[in-house]
Amino acid sequence: MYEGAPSGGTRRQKLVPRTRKDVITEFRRAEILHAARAVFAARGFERATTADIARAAGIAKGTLYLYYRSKRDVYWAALRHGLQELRRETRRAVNAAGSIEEKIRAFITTKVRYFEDHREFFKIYDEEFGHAVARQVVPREFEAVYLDQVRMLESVLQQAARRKRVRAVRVDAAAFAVFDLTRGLITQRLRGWSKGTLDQDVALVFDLWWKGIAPR
Amino acid sequence: MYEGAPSGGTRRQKLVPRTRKDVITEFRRAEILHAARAVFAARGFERATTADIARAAGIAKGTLYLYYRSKRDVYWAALRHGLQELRRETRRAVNAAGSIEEKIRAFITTKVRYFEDHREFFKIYDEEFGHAVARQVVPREFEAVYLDQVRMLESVLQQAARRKRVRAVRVDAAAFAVFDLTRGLITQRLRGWSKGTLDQDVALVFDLWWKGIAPR
Amino acid sequence: MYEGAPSGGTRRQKLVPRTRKDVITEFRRAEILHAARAVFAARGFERATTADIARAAGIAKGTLYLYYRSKRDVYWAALRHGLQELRRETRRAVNAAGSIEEKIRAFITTKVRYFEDHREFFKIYDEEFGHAVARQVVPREFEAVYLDQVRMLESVLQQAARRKRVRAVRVDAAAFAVFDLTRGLITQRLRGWSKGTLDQDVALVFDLWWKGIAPR
Amino acid sequence: MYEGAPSGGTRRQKLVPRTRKDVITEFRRAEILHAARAVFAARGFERATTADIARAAGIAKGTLYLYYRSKRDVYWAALRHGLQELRRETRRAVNAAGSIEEKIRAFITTKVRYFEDHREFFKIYDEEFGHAVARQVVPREFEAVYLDQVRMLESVLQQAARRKRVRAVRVDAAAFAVFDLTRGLITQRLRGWSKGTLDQDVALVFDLWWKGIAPR
DNA sequence: CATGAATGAGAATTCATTCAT
DNA sequence: CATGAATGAATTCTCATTCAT
Repeated sequence: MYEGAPSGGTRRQKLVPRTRKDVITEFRRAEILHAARAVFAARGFERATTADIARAAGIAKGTLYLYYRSKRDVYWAALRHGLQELRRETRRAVNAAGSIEEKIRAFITTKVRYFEDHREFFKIYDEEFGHAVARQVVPREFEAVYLDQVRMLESVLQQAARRKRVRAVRVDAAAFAVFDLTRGLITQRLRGWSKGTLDQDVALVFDLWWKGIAPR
Repeated sequence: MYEGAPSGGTRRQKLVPRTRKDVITEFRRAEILHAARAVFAARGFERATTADIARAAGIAKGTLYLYYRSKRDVYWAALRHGLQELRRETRRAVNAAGSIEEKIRAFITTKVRYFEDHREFFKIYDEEFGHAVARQVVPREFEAVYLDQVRMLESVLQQAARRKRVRAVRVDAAAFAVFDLTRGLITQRLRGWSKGTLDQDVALVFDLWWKGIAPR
Repeated sequence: MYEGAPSGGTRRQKLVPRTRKDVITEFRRAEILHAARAVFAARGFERATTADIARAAGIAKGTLYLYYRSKRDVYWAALRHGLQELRRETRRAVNAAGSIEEKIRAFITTKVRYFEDHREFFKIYDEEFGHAVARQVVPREFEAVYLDQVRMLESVLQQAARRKRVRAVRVDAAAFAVFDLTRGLITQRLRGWSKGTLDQDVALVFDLWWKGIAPR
Repeated sequence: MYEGAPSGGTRRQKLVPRTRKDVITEFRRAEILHAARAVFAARGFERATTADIARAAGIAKGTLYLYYRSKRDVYWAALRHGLQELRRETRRAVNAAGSIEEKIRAFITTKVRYFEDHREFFKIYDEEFGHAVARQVVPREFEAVYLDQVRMLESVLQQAARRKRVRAVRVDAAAFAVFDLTRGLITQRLRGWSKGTLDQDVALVFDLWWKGIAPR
């Protein structure tokens, strides 16, 4: 494990103050991750070479192996890093929003924006999401992260249900729906299939989810 | 072009009856495609080796190249084959259905069922769908097939809109929503995240899309 | 041995009259040889494929092996065939010529003309000649054929020397000189380095050589 | 371009002193070239494998590709290297010689000696020379090198002609004659067809040629 | 710590040869 | 006899990983 969970890291920091070495190490790791993300996104895991990553990171190939045990390891780290960042931003936005509608809109908007800002990362994220289907190699850890997003939505909907703000519908299905519609929206936008603004597109998706398409 | 369009094939059959060789050739191609689909699904394009495919097909490595020009070629053929089959089945089901609601339900049900029956193919399908994002290598042909599904939905919705059976909502957005919700449902079911029956799950998704989650 | 020496063949013919089968067999062999010569010349031994040869000969690949044991065998046969034809023509021309000068001129002219008429064969002939240097694979048989040409010249020169028509020079050296100058001339002409007519070029070469060995 | 022109190399050396890496690189390249020359000579281009060359050079297969882009590249480099060395030595010897006779003798002697010292290289040289006939793949570069030798001889003969030291004969024909007789002599000697000493053989050839072009 | 030259285990593809039809 | 589909050994080239400097 190259990157401890943030909370764990924070606690250790107090007991064992970081040496200069640690700082450099962490810096290098971040640099490599940044480079790796771009390279993996551009070429996919298999076609990306360690030489590519090293060059992009401005280090020698051998150096890579001082910070990560293998190419796969770099990949997992890059994926994990992005997922955590995405989760953090999404959580913050959802928490900051007031009403249920705003929370859902915040969820969608944040995710779409994150991936528009980190186009390359979407490739990695989505490819792995796809692989994850019935693939045993993917650590449970990642499945958890995906599901975590759904849970976040579920808890929002749970509250809404209690307050009768939504129909009596299964919250898990509704949560998955937000998740899937968001994913679809990202794909459409990144592929250039949409000409609307971010807000317009989010509004369309949210509105449909919120009201359905049946006439009143 | 290894697989002629079905209609063309049928017509040609009358003029130039298939020789025995043709039958064998077609049989071999089908065998290889079947094996390839399983191998590509299990390992992904890059990690699948021609040796794997040949072994799975019960032939020698060299034989592969009598029927397909390259590994990539086998892959495209497998992808194309599945897409065409899927499209055919979907079209038939949608056309057979009567009301708008039933057509949409038929679309969702057919797709989910197809992929439950051809689990391995979903991996290939979904992976390529993911790659397609911002990847220029993917032949326009395949993008067209994906969009074709959306168009199919759009034309159904267009009719519905004219008959005031649905709200005044952008049909393209509504069509994409069906598409994305369906994709999500397939993922959930293949991953074992759902315990409901196919009909129950489809009903949930359709219901939400149809009515939205807001209380009346 | 697929092709008996011509003389041996002739004699056997009287004792064992050719069956229809034999005729067909010989015909096929000749066809194959003709095709092989073109293919080997165009692509070289290694890059020529048995498929190429079969296609050029208008037969199936497997049929090739009914007439020749291996690709190498076809090659040797093609080489042998050409060499024998060349030798026959050269001998005839040299014998038909009267004076020593005319005999030498006939030798040069015949060879140059033969290779201009059978451009492709020169490639095979010359390549093998080159390979022969210090290569043990080449059957002695072929070395003999090359040397045979020199012997032919030597015997002409021997006569000339006895009649004092040439300087007291080593006949083997003079013979080799004719041989090498001829080879060089063929190369120049086939490469398009010469713009003269065949007779002009032969005259130039012969003249130089003749003055070189003529008595004072 | 793997080998800079010698003069350019010398000049650059003063401005940018070679690093240790450069030295090692050059050393490796030379090692590989040496090994390649032997292997290509022994087996010909097609039958020589990269594994052969690597083994002969005492390196791993992959290492080959750190120094040359492809098998073909190694081949060209080996050919170019030998050609340049040969040309250099020939030029030097011809320039150092005084009279016309001596210059021609120097040309012949140097070439024959070079190939006796680098037997393996003759195979490569001669094979390529043979291929060049009517083959378009061979870079103009190599044809130029062959013709360059003829030009060298022509300019010597041009001077001789002006001084009436030779008959009024076409200098190009005379030059080609030297070239071809030399090539033939090398072949004879490498094949073991000659028992004379180098000087005796050269004398024989030169004598014949000289009397052939000498003025009356 | 950092480097990058060296390694060698594969991977895709070709093609001479065989053999069932 | 003729065929050509099938075979699988062999070939070139790539690239993750190691390790001496």
